[in-house]
Amino acid sequence: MTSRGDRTVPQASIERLPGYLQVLSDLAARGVTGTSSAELAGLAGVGPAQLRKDLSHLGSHGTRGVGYDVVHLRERVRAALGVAQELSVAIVGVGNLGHALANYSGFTARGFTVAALFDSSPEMIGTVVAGVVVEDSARLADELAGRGVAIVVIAVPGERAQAVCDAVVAAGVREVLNFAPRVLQVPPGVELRSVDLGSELQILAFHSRNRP
Amino acid sequence: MTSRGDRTVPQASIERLPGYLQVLSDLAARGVTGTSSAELAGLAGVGPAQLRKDLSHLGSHGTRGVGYDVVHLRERVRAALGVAQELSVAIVGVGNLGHALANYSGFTARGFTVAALFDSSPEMIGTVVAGVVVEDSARLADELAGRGVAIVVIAVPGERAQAVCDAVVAAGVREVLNFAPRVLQVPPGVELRSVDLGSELQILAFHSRNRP
DNA sequence: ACCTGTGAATCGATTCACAGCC
DNA sequence: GGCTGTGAATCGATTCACAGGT
Repeated sequence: MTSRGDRTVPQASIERLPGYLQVLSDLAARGVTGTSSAELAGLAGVGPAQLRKDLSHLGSHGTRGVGYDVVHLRERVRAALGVAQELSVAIVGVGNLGHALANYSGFTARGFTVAALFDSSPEMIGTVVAGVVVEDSARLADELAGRGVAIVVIAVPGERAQAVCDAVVAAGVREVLNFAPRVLQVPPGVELRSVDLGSELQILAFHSRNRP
Repeated sequence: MTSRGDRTVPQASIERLPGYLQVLSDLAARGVTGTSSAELAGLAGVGPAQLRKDLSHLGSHGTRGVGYDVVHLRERVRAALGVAQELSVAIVGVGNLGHALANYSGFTARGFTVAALFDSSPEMIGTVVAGVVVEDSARLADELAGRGVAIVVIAVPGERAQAVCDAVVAAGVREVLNFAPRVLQVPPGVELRSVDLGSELQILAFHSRNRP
Protein backbone atom coordinates (compact mmCIF):
# COMPACT_ATOMS: atom_id res chain seq x y z
CA MET A 1 0.00 0.00 0.00
CA THR A 2 2.34 2.64 -1.29
CA SER A 3 1.94 5.73 -3.41
CA ARG A 4 4.35 5.90 -6.35
CA GLY A 5 7.76 7.33 -5.64
CA ASP A 6 11.00 7.38 -7.67
CA ARG A 7 12.47 4.66 -9.85
CA THR A 8 15.83 3.06 -10.76
CA VAL A 9 15.46 0.62 -7.84
CA PRO A 10 12.12 -1.20 -8.24
CA GLN A 11 9.74 -0.87 -5.31
CA ALA A 12 9.69 -4.64 -4.81
CA SER A 13 13.46 -4.66 -4.37
CA ILE A 14 13.41 -1.74 -1.94
CA GLU A 15 10.98 -3.63 0.27
CA ARG A 16 13.41 -6.53 0.56
CA LEU A 17 16.48 -4.43 1.40
CA PRO A 18 15.69 -4.13 5.14
CA GLY A 19 15.60 -7.92 5.33
CA TYR A 20 19.01 -8.17 3.68
CA LEU A 21 20.37 -5.54 6.03
CA GLN A 22 19.09 -7.54 8.94
CA VAL A 23 20.78 -10.80 7.97
CA LEU A 24 23.98 -8.96 7.04
CA SER A 25 24.08 -7.32 10.47
CA ASP A 26 23.47 -10.69 12.02
CA LEU A 27 26.35 -12.28 10.08
CA ALA A 28 28.64 -9.38 10.94
CA ALA A 29 27.74 -9.69 14.63
CA ARG A 30 28.67 -13.37 14.47
CA GLY A 31 32.04 -12.47 13.01
CA VAL A 32 31.38 -13.88 9.55
CA THR A 33 33.40 -11.87 7.03
CA GLY A 34 32.44 -13.35 3.67
CA THR A 35 29.27 -14.80 2.20
CA SER A 36 27.55 -15.80 -1.03
CA SER A 37 24.25 -15.05 -2.74
CA ALA A 38 23.13 -18.57 -1.88
CA GLU A 39 23.80 -18.17 1.85
CA LEU A 40 22.28 -14.70 2.07
CA ALA A 41 19.26 -15.75 0.08
CA GLY A 42 18.71 -18.72 2.35
CA LEU A 43 18.81 -16.55 5.46
CA ALA A 44 16.56 -13.90 3.94
CA GLY A 45 14.05 -16.39 2.58
CA VAL A 46 14.35 -15.51 -1.13
CA GLY A 47 15.97 -17.11 -4.19
CA PRO A 48 19.66 -16.51 -4.96
CA ALA A 49 18.90 -15.01 -8.37
CA GLN A 50 16.47 -12.57 -6.85
CA LEU A 51 18.98 -11.49 -4.24
CA ARG A 52 21.68 -10.90 -6.86
CA LYS A 53 19.28 -8.94 -9.06
CA ASP A 54 18.20 -6.82 -6.09
CA LEU A 55 21.78 -6.06 -5.09
CA SER A 56 22.75 -5.31 -8.68
CA HIS A 57 20.41 -2.29 -8.54
CA LEU A 58 22.72 -0.82 -5.89
CA GLY A 59 25.79 -1.32 -8.08
CA SER A 60 28.33 -4.11 -8.27
CA HIS A 61 29.63 -4.93 -4.81
CA GLY A 62 30.53 -8.60 -4.92
CA THR A 63 33.55 -10.38 -6.35
CA ARG A 64 32.93 -12.83 -9.19
CA GLY A 65 34.01 -16.31 -8.31
CA VAL A 66 34.23 -15.39 -4.64
CA GLY A 67 31.15 -13.78 -3.12
CA TYR A 68 30.40 -10.74 -0.95
CA ASP A 69 32.29 -9.04 1.86
CA VAL A 70 29.76 -8.88 4.70
CA VAL A 71 30.78 -5.55 6.20
CA HIS A 72 31.24 -3.80 2.87
CA LEU A 73 27.90 -5.00 1.57
CA ARG A 74 26.15 -4.08 4.80
CA GLU A 75 27.44 -0.52 4.45
CA ARG A 76 26.26 -0.35 0.85
CA VAL A 77 22.75 -1.50 1.78
CA ARG A 78 22.68 0.86 4.74
CA ALA A 79 23.70 3.77 2.53
CA ALA A 80 21.09 2.86 -0.09
CA LEU A 81 18.38 2.79 2.57
CA GLY A 82 19.39 6.23 3.78
CA VAL A 83 19.96 4.89 7.27
CA ALA A 84 23.53 6.12 7.20
CA GLN A 85 22.48 9.51 8.50
CA GLU A 86 20.18 9.69 11.54
CA LEU A 87 16.55 10.51 10.76
CA SER A 88 14.05 12.10 13.12
CA VAL A 89 10.66 10.52 13.66
CA ALA A 90 7.57 11.92 15.39
CA ILE A 91 4.75 9.78 16.77
CA VAL A 92 1.24 11.19 16.88
CA GLY A 93 -1.03 9.42 19.36
CA VAL A 94 0.45 8.15 22.62
CA GLY A 95 -2.17 5.53 23.52
CA ASN A 96 -1.40 1.84 23.96
CA LEU A 97 0.23 1.48 20.59
CA GLY A 98 1.97 4.85 20.44
CA HIS A 99 3.41 4.16 23.88
CA ALA A 100 4.77 0.80 22.78
CA LEU A 101 6.23 2.30 19.60
CA ALA A 102 7.92 5.13 21.51
CA ASN A 103 9.62 2.60 23.78
CA TYR A 104 10.51 0.24 20.96
CA SER A 105 14.25 -0.31 21.23
CA GLY A 106 14.98 -1.58 17.72
CA PHE A 107 13.91 1.91 16.82
CA THR A 108 16.98 3.87 17.92
CA ALA A 109 19.06 0.76 17.29
CA ARG A 110 18.44 1.26 13.60
CA GLY A 111 19.30 4.91 13.22
CA PHE A 112 16.02 6.60 14.01
CA THR A 113 15.52 9.20 16.73
CA VAL A 114 12.17 9.82 18.38
CA ALA A 115 12.23 13.61 18.18
CA ALA A 116 8.64 14.40 19.20
CA LEU A 117 5.48 12.88 20.61
CA PHE A 118 1.97 14.32 20.26
CA ASP A 119 -1.37 13.57 21.86
CA SER A 120 -4.64 15.43 22.17
CA SER A 121 -5.77 14.26 25.61
CA PRO A 122 -5.06 16.81 28.38
CA GLU A 123 -3.88 14.20 30.87
CA MET A 124 -1.30 12.93 28.40
CA ILE A 125 0.10 16.32 27.34
CA GLY A 126 3.17 17.30 29.33
CA THR A 127 3.97 13.78 30.55
CA VAL A 128 7.30 12.25 29.64
CA VAL A 129 7.33 9.05 27.58
CA ALA A 130 10.56 7.39 26.48
CA GLY A 131 12.41 10.52 27.58
CA VAL A 132 10.37 12.88 25.41
CA VAL A 133 7.74 15.41 26.57
CA VAL A 134 4.34 14.82 24.98
CA GLU A 135 3.12 17.89 23.09
CA ASP A 136 -0.42 18.96 22.24
CA SER A 137 -1.47 17.64 18.82
CA ALA A 138 -2.83 21.10 18.08
CA ARG A 139 0.76 22.33 17.93
CA LEU A 140 1.75 19.75 15.33
CA ALA A 141 2.44 22.24 12.56
CA ASP A 142 4.75 24.43 14.66
CA GLU A 143 6.77 21.66 16.21
CA LEU A 144 7.32 19.38 13.22
CA ALA A 145 9.23 21.89 11.15
CA GLY A 146 11.21 23.14 14.15
CA ARG A 147 12.50 19.71 15.05
CA GLY A 148 13.43 18.62 11.55
CA VAL A 149 11.10 15.62 11.53
CA ALA A 150 11.41 13.55 8.35
CA ILE A 151 8.92 10.76 9.10
CA VAL A 152 5.66 10.83 11.06
CA VAL A 153 4.06 7.75 12.59
CA ILE A 154 0.27 7.96 13.03
CA ALA A 155 -1.05 5.95 15.99
CA VAL A 156 -4.35 7.72 16.72
CA PRO A 157 -7.85 6.19 16.59
CA GLY A 158 -9.26 5.65 13.10
CA GLU A 159 -11.66 8.60 13.26
CA ARG A 160 -8.87 11.11 13.74
CA ALA A 161 -6.29 9.55 11.40
CA GLN A 162 -7.19 11.43 8.21
CA ALA A 163 -7.25 14.80 9.98
CA VAL A 164 -3.86 14.15 11.56
CA CYS A 165 -2.50 12.98 8.22
CA ASP A 166 -3.72 16.15 6.51
CA ALA A 167 -2.11 18.33 9.18
CA VAL A 168 1.16 16.45 8.94
CA VAL A 169 1.28 16.71 5.16
CA ALA A 170 0.37 20.40 5.34
CA ALA A 171 3.35 20.85 7.65
CA GLY A 172 5.60 19.58 4.85
CA VAL A 173 6.25 15.99 5.93
CA ARG A 174 6.44 13.63 2.98
CA GLU A 175 6.91 10.22 4.63
CA VAL A 176 4.02 8.86 6.69
CA LEU A 177 3.60 5.51 8.44
CA ASN A 178 -0.01 4.85 9.44
CA PHE A 179 -1.06 2.34 12.09
CA ALA A 180 -4.70 3.48 12.29
CA PRO A 181 -7.22 1.08 10.73
CA ARG A 182 -8.24 3.45 7.94
CA VAL A 183 -7.40 3.92 4.30
CA LEU A 184 -5.79 7.36 4.19
CA GLN A 185 -5.65 9.74 1.24
CA VAL A 186 -2.43 11.64 0.56
CA PRO A 187 -1.52 14.01 -2.28
CA PRO A 188 0.94 12.78 -4.91
CA GLY A 189 4.56 13.07 -3.82
CA VAL A 190 3.83 11.91 -0.28
CA GLU A 191 4.91 8.38 0.54
CA LEU A 192 2.36 6.59 2.71
CA ARG A 193 2.70 3.11 4.17
CA SER A 194 -0.01 1.52 6.26
CA VAL A 195 0.22 -1.28 8.79
CA ASP A 196 -3.06 -2.59 10.11
CA LEU A 197 -3.18 -5.49 12.53
CA GLY A 198 -6.78 -6.25 11.61
CA SER A 199 -5.93 -6.48 7.91
CA GLU A 200 -2.99 -8.77 8.57
CA LEU A 201 -5.17 -11.09 10.61
CA GLN A 202 -7.86 -11.06 7.93
CA ILE A 203 -5.34 -12.03 5.27
CA LEU A 204 -4.22 -14.93 7.46
CA ALA A 205 -7.87 -15.82 8.11
CA PHE A 206 -8.41 -16.04 4.36
CA HIS A 207 -5.62 -18.59 4.02
CA SER A 208 -6.86 -20.44 7.09
CA ARG A 209 -10.26 -20.86 5.44
CA ASN A 210 -8.97 -21.83 2.01
CA ARG A 211 -6.84 -24.84 2.81
CA PRO A 212 -6.21 -27.72 0.36
CA MET B 1 6.60 -11.28 2.96
CA THR B 2 4.39 -14.28 2.51
CA SER B 3 4.99 -17.95 1.87
CA ARG B 4 2.99 -19.32 -1.03
CA GLY B 5 -0.51 -20.46 -0.20
CA ASP B 6 -3.52 -21.44 -2.36
CA ARG B 7 -4.70 -19.97 -5.63
CA THR B 8 -7.89 -18.96 -7.47
CA VAL B 9 -7.80 -15.54 -5.77
CA PRO B 10 -4.39 -13.97 -6.49
CA GLN B 11 -2.36 -13.01 -3.43
CA ALA B 12 -2.27 -9.37 -4.52
CA SER B 13 -6.08 -9.26 -4.56
CA ILE B 14 -6.38 -10.94 -1.17
CA GLU B 15 -4.18 -8.25 0.35
CA ARG B 16 -6.55 -5.54 -0.84
CA LEU B 17 -9.75 -7.18 0.42
CA PRO B 18 -9.41 -5.92 4.01
CA GLY B 19 -9.24 -2.38 2.65
CA TYR B 20 -12.43 -2.89 0.65
CA LEU B 21 -14.13 -4.38 3.70
CA GLN B 22 -13.15 -1.33 5.67
CA VAL B 23 -14.60 1.21 3.26
CA LEU B 24 -17.73 -0.92 2.79
CA SER B 25 -18.26 -1.02 6.57
CA ASP B 26 -17.75 2.70 6.66
CA LEU B 27 -20.34 3.30 3.93
CA ALA B 28 -22.79 0.96 5.63
CA ALA B 29 -22.32 2.77 8.95
CA ARG B 30 -23.11 6.04 7.20
CA GLY B 31 -26.34 4.56 5.85
CA VAL B 32 -25.23 4.45 2.21
CA THR B 33 -27.00 1.53 0.50
CA GLY B 34 -25.64 1.53 -3.03
CA THR B 35 -22.25 2.34 -4.56
CA SER B 36 -20.14 1.96 -7.71
CA SER B 37 -16.70 0.66 -8.56
CA ALA B 38 -15.60 4.25 -9.10
CA GLU B 39 -16.69 5.38 -5.64
CA LEU B 40 -15.31 2.33 -3.85
CA ALA B 41 -12.04 2.55 -5.73
CA GLY B 42 -11.68 6.21 -4.82
CA LEU B 43 -12.20 5.49 -1.14
CA ALA B 44 -9.87 2.50 -1.17
CA GLY B 45 -7.16 4.27 -3.12
CA VAL B 46 -7.05 1.95 -6.15
CA GLY B 47 -8.25 2.12 -9.77
CA PRO B 48 -11.84 1.19 -10.65
CA ALA B 49 -10.76 -1.57 -13.04
CA GLN B 50 -8.57 -3.12 -10.38
CA LEU B 51 -11.39 -3.09 -7.87
CA ARG B 52 -13.79 -4.77 -10.32
CA LYS B 53 -11.21 -7.41 -11.22
CA ASP B 54 -10.52 -8.09 -7.55
CA LEU B 55 -14.22 -8.46 -6.74
CA SER B 56 -14.79 -10.64 -9.79
CA HIS B 57 -12.56 -13.28 -8.17
CA LEU B 58 -15.20 -13.59 -5.44
CA GLY B 59 -18.00 -14.09 -7.97
CA SER B 60 -20.40 -11.68 -9.60
CA HIS B 61 -22.07 -9.56 -6.94
CA GLY B 62 -22.85 -6.26 -8.63
CA THR B 63 -25.64 -5.28 -11.01
CA ARG B 64 -24.63 -4.15 -14.51
CA GLY B 65 -25.68 -0.63 -15.23
CA VAL B 66 -26.38 0.01 -11.54
CA GLY B 67 -23.53 -0.80 -9.18
CA TYR B 68 -23.13 -2.68 -5.91
CA ASP B 69 -25.37 -3.13 -2.89
CA VAL B 70 -23.20 -2.06 0.03
CA VAL B 71 -24.48 -4.51 2.65
CA HIS B 72 -24.60 -7.49 0.29
CA LEU B 73 -21.10 -6.85 -1.00
CA ARG B 74 -19.76 -6.33 2.50
CA GLU B 75 -21.10 -9.75 3.50
CA ARG B 76 -19.52 -11.36 0.44
CA VAL B 77 -16.12 -9.85 1.22
CA ARG B 78 -16.44 -10.80 4.87
CA ALA B 79 -17.27 -14.36 3.93
CA ALA B 80 -14.35 -14.54 1.49
CA LEU B 81 -11.96 -13.35 4.18
CA GLY B 82 -13.19 -16.01 6.57
CA VAL B 83 -14.13 -13.39 9.12
CA ALA B 84 -17.71 -14.63 9.14
CA GLN B 85 -16.88 -17.18 11.83
CA GLU B 86 -14.96 -16.02 14.90
CA LEU B 87 -11.29 -17.00 14.96
CA SER B 88 -9.12 -17.43 18.05
CA VAL B 89 -5.78 -15.68 18.29
CA ALA B 90 -2.93 -16.18 20.77
CA ILE B 91 -0.25 -13.60 21.47
CA VAL B 92 3.21 -14.76 22.54
CA GLY B 93 5.23 -12.06 24.33
CA VAL B 94 3.43 -9.61 26.59
CA GLY B 95 5.98 -6.80 26.63
CA ASN B 96 5.25 -3.27 25.44
CA LEU B 97 4.03 -4.34 22.05
CA GLY B 98 2.22 -7.53 23.10
CA HIS B 99 0.42 -5.54 25.76
CA ALA B 100 -0.71 -2.96 23.24
CA LEU B 101 -1.84 -5.65 20.81
CA ALA B 102 -3.82 -7.50 23.49
CA ASN B 103 -5.69 -4.31 24.33
CA TYR B 104 -6.20 -3.31 20.71
CA SER B 105 -9.93 -2.79 20.30
CA GLY B 106 -10.23 -3.09 16.52
CA PHE B 107 -9.15 -6.63 17.26
CA THR B 108 -12.38 -8.03 18.69
CA ALA B 109 -14.29 -5.50 16.61
CA ARG B 110 -13.26 -7.45 13.54
CA GLY B 111 -14.16 -10.96 14.59
CA PHE B 112 -11.02 -12.09 16.38
CA THR B 113 -10.90 -13.34 19.96
CA VAL B 114 -7.79 -13.15 22.11
CA ALA B 115 -7.91 -16.69 23.46
CA ALA B 116 -4.49 -16.91 25.10
CA LEU B 117 -1.47 -14.86 26.13
CA PHE B 118 2.02 -16.24 26.80
CA ASP B 119 5.17 -14.83 28.33
CA SER B 120 8.35 -16.30 29.74
CA SER B 121 9.11 -13.78 32.50
CA PRO B 122 8.04 -15.00 35.97
CA GLU B 123 6.63 -11.63 37.01
CA MET B 124 4.38 -11.56 33.98
CA ILE B 125 3.04 -15.11 34.24
CA GLY B 126 -0.27 -15.26 36.09
CA THR B 127 -1.11 -11.58 35.68
CA VAL B 128 -4.29 -10.64 33.83
CA VAL B 129 -3.99 -8.57 30.65
CA ALA B 130 -7.05 -7.59 28.61
CA GLY B 131 -9.08 -10.03 30.68
CA VAL B 132 -6.87 -13.02 29.93
CA VAL B 133 -4.46 -14.79 32.30
CA VAL B 134 -0.88 -14.81 31.01
CA GLU B 135 0.48 -18.37 30.70
CA ASP B 136 4.07 -19.60 30.77
CA SER B 137 5.53 -19.77 27.25
CA ALA B 138 6.87 -23.20 28.16
CA ARG B 139 3.30 -24.47 28.12
CA LEU B 140 2.68 -23.20 24.59
CA ALA B 141 2.23 -26.62 23.03
CA ASP B 142 -0.35 -27.83 25.57
CA GLU B 143 -2.46 -24.70 25.60
CA LEU B 144 -2.62 -23.86 21.90
CA ALA B 145 -4.35 -27.04 20.84
CA GLY B 146 -6.69 -27.00 23.84
CA ARG B 147 -7.98 -23.53 23.10
CA GLY B 148 -8.49 -23.99 19.37
CA VAL B 149 -6.09 -21.22 18.40
CA ALA B 150 -5.96 -20.64 14.63
CA ILE B 151 -3.53 -17.73 14.46
CA VAL B 152 -0.50 -16.92 16.63
CA VAL B 153 0.99 -13.44 16.93
CA ILE B 154 4.69 -13.37 17.85
CA ALA B 155 5.72 -10.29 19.85
CA VAL B 156 8.86 -11.51 21.62
CA PRO B 157 12.39 -10.07 21.28
CA GLY B 158 14.21 -10.97 18.06
CA GLU B 159 16.50 -13.53 19.67
CA ARG B 160 13.62 -15.70 20.82
CA ALA B 161 11.36 -15.32 17.79
CA GLN B 162 12.57 -18.32 15.76
CA ALA B 163 12.33 -20.66 18.75
CA VAL B 164 8.80 -19.50 19.52
CA CYS B 165 7.87 -19.83 15.87
CA ASP B 166 9.20 -23.40 15.75
CA ALA B 167 7.25 -24.32 18.88
CA VAL B 168 4.06 -22.80 17.53
CA VAL B 169 4.38 -24.58 14.19
CA ALA B 170 5.18 -27.86 15.95
CA ALA B 171 1.93 -27.40 17.89
CA GLY B 172 0.05 -27.43 14.59
CA VAL B 173 -0.63 -23.73 14.04
CA ARG B 174 -0.42 -22.78 10.37
CA GLU B 175 -0.99 -19.01 10.42
CA VAL B 176 1.68 -16.86 12.06
CA LEU B 177 1.97 -13.09 12.32
CA ASN B 178 5.45 -11.98 13.36
CA PHE B 179 6.27 -8.58 14.86
CA ALA B 180 9.82 -9.45 15.91
CA PRO B 181 12.57 -7.83 13.83
CA ARG B 182 13.84 -11.10 12.38
CA VAL B 183 13.42 -13.04 9.17
CA LEU B 184 11.75 -16.26 10.29
CA GLN B 185 11.90 -19.64 8.59
CA VAL B 186 8.72 -21.74 8.38
CA PRO B 187 8.08 -25.08 6.67
CA PRO B 188 5.96 -25.10 3.50
CA GLY B 189 2.24 -25.00 4.20
CA VAL B 190 2.60 -22.48 7.01
CA GLU B 191 1.50 -18.96 6.19
CA LEU B 192 3.82 -16.38 7.72
CA ARG B 193 3.40 -12.62 7.58
CA SER B 194 5.89 -10.24 9.12
CA VAL B 195 5.45 -6.67 10.24
CA ASP B 196 8.59 -4.86 11.27
CA LEU B 197 8.49 -1.23 12.33
CA GLY B 198 12.19 -0.81 11.58
CA SER B 199 11.80 -2.12 8.04
CA GLU B 200 8.86 0.16 7.36
CA LEU B 201 10.84 3.17 8.52
CA GLN B 202 13.83 2.11 6.43
CA ILE B 203 11.65 1.85 3.32
CA LEU B 204 10.36 5.37 3.99
CA ALA B 205 13.92 6.54 4.64
CA PHE B 206 14.89 5.23 1.21
CA HIS B 207 12.23 7.34 -0.44
CA SER B 208 13.16 10.31 1.71
CA ARG B 209 16.72 10.13 0.45
CA ASN B 210 15.88 9.57 -3.21
CA ARG B 211 13.73 12.59 -3.95
CA PRO B 212 13.50 14.21 -7.42
C1' DA C 1 36.44 -24.06 -10.81
C1' DC C 2 33.42 -20.87 -8.98
C1' DC C 3 30.17 -17.24 -8.12
C1' DT C 4 28.62 -12.73 -9.57
C1' DG C 5 26.12 -9.69 -12.73
C1' DT C 6 22.80 -9.48 -16.32
C1' DG C 7 20.26 -10.06 -20.80
C1' DA C 8 16.48 -13.05 -22.27
C1' DA C 9 12.47 -15.70 -21.12
C1' DT C 10 8.73 -16.43 -18.13
C1' DC C 11 5.34 -15.48 -15.06
C1' DG C 12 1.91 -12.77 -12.78
C1' DA C 13 -0.49 -8.61 -11.99
C1' DT C 14 -2.47 -4.21 -13.74
C1' DT C 15 -4.82 -1.62 -17.10
C1' DC C 16 -7.49 -1.11 -21.22
C1' DA C 17 -11.50 -1.38 -23.76
C1' DC C 18 -15.61 -3.30 -24.80
C1' DA C 19 -19.39 -6.83 -24.82
C1' DG C 20 -23.28 -7.92 -21.86
C1' DC C 21 -26.96 -6.57 -19.03
C1' DC C 22 -29.99 -3.62 -16.46
C1' DG D 1 -27.20 5.45 -20.92
C1' DG D 2 -24.50 3.59 -17.58
C1' DC D 3 -21.86 0.39 -15.02
C1' DT D 4 -20.33 -4.33 -14.31
C1' DG D 5 -17.57 -8.34 -15.65
C1' DT D 6 -13.85 -9.94 -18.43
C1' DG D 7 -10.79 -11.20 -22.41
C1' DA D 8 -6.83 -8.97 -24.54
C1' DA D 9 -2.93 -6.01 -24.14
C1' DT D 10 0.49 -4.03 -21.29
C1' DC D 11 3.47 -3.59 -17.75
C1' DG D 12 6.58 -5.06 -14.17
C1' DA D 13 8.78 -8.44 -11.47
C1' DT D 14 10.84 -13.11 -11.04
C1' DT D 15 13.50 -16.80 -12.77
C1' DC D 16 16.61 -18.88 -15.98
C1' DA D 17 20.91 -19.53 -17.93
C1' DC D 18 25.15 -18.07 -19.22
C1' DA D 19 28.90 -14.68 -20.25
C1' DG D 20 32.46 -12.23 -17.56
C1' DG D 21 35.84 -12.02 -14.16
C1' DT D 22 38.86 -13.91 -10.27
